[in-house]
Amino acid sequence: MNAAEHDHFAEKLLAWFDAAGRHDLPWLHPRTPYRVWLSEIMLQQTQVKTVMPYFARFLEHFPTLPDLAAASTDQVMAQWAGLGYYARARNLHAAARLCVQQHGGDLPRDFDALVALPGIGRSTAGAILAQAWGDRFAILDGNVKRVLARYHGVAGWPGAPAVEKQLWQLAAQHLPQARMADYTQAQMDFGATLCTRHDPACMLCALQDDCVALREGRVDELPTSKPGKPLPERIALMLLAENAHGEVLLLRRPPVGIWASLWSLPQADDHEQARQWFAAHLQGDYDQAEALAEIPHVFSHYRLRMHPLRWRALAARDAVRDNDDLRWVAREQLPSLGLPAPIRKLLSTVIPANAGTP
DNA sequence: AATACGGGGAT
DNA sequence: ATCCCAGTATT
Repeated sequence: MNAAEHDHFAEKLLAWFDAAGRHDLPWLHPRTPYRVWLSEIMLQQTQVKTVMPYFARFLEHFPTLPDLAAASTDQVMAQWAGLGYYARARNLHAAARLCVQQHGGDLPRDFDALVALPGIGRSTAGAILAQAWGDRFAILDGNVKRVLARYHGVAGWPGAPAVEKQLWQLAAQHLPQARMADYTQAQMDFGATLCTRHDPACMLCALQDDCVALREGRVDELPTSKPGKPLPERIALMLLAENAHGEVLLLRRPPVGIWASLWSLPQADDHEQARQWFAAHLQGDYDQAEALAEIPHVFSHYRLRMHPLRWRALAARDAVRDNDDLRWVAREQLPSLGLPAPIRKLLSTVIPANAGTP
């Protein structure tokens, strides 16, 4: 494809969008840089339906970029809790503060300056510039990868660098001269609602005449799926200590690794490690622990088998007081903390809503 | 180039 | 049970 005037990809896609696209998505009204940015971050590896309530709630708490910058980490994490990929929230918060320090409280209208902000890569930077300002930048998210792999008949897993490079090139080649904001939204909407992974609506497709995969009967095998591998398994002992008031001892996880900086239960790899932690922080008999039923949880990269150990009416050692990283928390306070979903599940299983208080 | 990072939905 | 999703950062 060397002559832009013979490439009807963008114009057909825009025509489809005008007629059948979703025009009621919340980040479209109004389509401001801050709202576009927030939506793009929340939508990374996360479906529209999941994002919707978080997007609305987040904006109620932090209506503007400077509001977000001024908030505390705990306030931000509380609004993100449950969405997953928590580095996104920490990066979003850090980036907001950088924007206040370096860009007058606004997102910069500059590709390199955007990519320099934490949490914004090539695709998100392009998405922000195109949707907020109409600037001419390509995006390459999962939807665009799928659409282009089919349209051009590109084989190979799109996560492979060579394939991804080719897809970026194709994405750049289709860029229209106008309506970049709508075009960018249209590509993602098209992939999410029509050119779906399973059962795409090829009969209704605006691009069916030029789609290589459809012509060659390869729609169901493109894009090539990721080579699979068995999930490794890990076991964790979850220490559930309750004091005489029925409060639960929570600790703040380290700033790096899984569930970084979120509140969770003390955790150990084995009983020796658990006993050691218990002795250092609590008074009582470790062996009085009640072993509760295993709670399995599957992450994208490993399977976690949580084994809760419960003690009641415990006291902390005198040297251990409430501090920034270790707290007794009443059950009513749990929802306001940024607890990871599996921990919430564990707690709700172990501590029914009607137990503990008269 | 490979891995870490969550949670929810679809098949 | 397995795969996938409006990706980015780290190693």
